[in-house]
Parts: sequence; structure tokens; C-alpha cells
Amino acid sequence: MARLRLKEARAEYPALSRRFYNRDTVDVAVDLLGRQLIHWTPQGMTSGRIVEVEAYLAHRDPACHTYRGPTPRNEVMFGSPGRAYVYSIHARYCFNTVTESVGEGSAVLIRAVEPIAGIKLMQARRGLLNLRDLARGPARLCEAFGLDRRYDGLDLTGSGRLWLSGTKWSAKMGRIMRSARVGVTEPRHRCLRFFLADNEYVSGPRKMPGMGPVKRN
DNA sequence: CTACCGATTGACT
DNA sequence: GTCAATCGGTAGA
Repeated sequence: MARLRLKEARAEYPALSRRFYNRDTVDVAVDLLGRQLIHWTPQGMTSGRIVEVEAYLAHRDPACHTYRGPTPRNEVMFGSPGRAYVYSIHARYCFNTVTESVGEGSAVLIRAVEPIAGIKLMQARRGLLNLRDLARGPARLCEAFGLDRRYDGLDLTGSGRLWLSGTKWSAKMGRIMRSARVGVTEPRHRCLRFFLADNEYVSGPRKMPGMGPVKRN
């Protein structure tokens, strides 16, 4: 496969618009399933199909980083929808897309993708050959795609090197499931994790509280 | 300044 | 299944 120039890649895989992200966070989360995450670098392009996401809701959600108000870290979450929110945890990184209107403070965590392009590059970045584990988990995904703190605040809807693309629901995706979020210990468990059932690139335990099917719109 | 801890991962029983 | 390494963000003295 010939190496794509950035311009060509952006033409072939049109970026989702700001309008896409400026909606209810749960709607955006479910709508992101099956779409592509694409990162172009001079080293090559990596892309993958999103198979698992989690919604983090401002104000109503103690697990959300904006729950206790603005801090230096969560500043980007209060900004424009369609920007990247990248934060570090346990000495690794996690990648989110900011949702809803400016000042809201909600986001969708991209937890796992099924690798499509740039698999050799992902393997080199991860120091790992096993295809299944390349981007299965939020921090693994960031390592495979070369994402770190420098990408915090980056606009995903402009003409940059990092964006999301793809058509809406395809029947090939199979059923969508929901469950409680991974690693979030809440008294009331809410089902804000969404993933493709039976996809081998989904992270986390097989069984989670509140797991069940999601109906298509 | 110190102390605590998490939207994780990988190694291990 | 269990467990600890890891380190930046946050709150509090």
C-alpha cells in the first residue's frame, strides 16, 4: 500500500465536523462506534476502527474530570467540542473527544480500536507484535497511535494530522452493548460504556455490571 | 511543600 | 483470578 500524503488521506477520509461533536454526549459516544481514528505522521499513517467508548458527563458525573470545576488539567474539556482531551494517568495517556457546547465539560473516552492501517508502526511504538493487544485499552491505543500530552487541545475537525472519520452505522458492525465503565467505582453504577458485541479488540472484563444490548436509532 | 490516588497495564498465581 | 509499578494532578498544610 502506497504511503498517503496528508492531503490525500484527508480527502479520502473526510473528518467528522464540529456539529457532530456538539450534541448529547451519549449520542456522540454511540455514534463514534465503527468510525475511524486516523493519525498521520511523517513516519506513516495509523488508523483503526473504534470498537469501545465511554461517556463522561459534566456536573452529573463524579467520575468526570470536570465534576469539581475548572482546573489546569481539564481546561480543554470546557472548550470547543471536537477537540482532543488527552490526560495522563498511571504514567500513561488516554485520548478523549470533547462533546456538547463550549463550557459544558463533557467528553467521550476512546477505549479501543481495531487496527486497520500502519500496523507495523503501531507494533514498533508498542514494542509488541500481537495484533489484538496493539490498541485494546485507552493507554495502549495512545501508545500505538503516538498520542501524548502534546495532543491535548488539538482540533480534530480542522486540517490537522489527527482526526476521526467514517460513515455511520454499518450492519457489519453487529450489535452494540452497554455496561458500567471500566475502572470507575461509583456507588450508583451507570451504563456509560458502549462497545461492539463480539469484537475481539474490545478491552475490559467479559462481564460488567449492567451489561445489555443497545437499540439502534 | 507533602501526601494521596487514579477513566491502566503487565506480570504473576 | 490478584497485585504493584508508575507519576502527574489535586488538595491541603
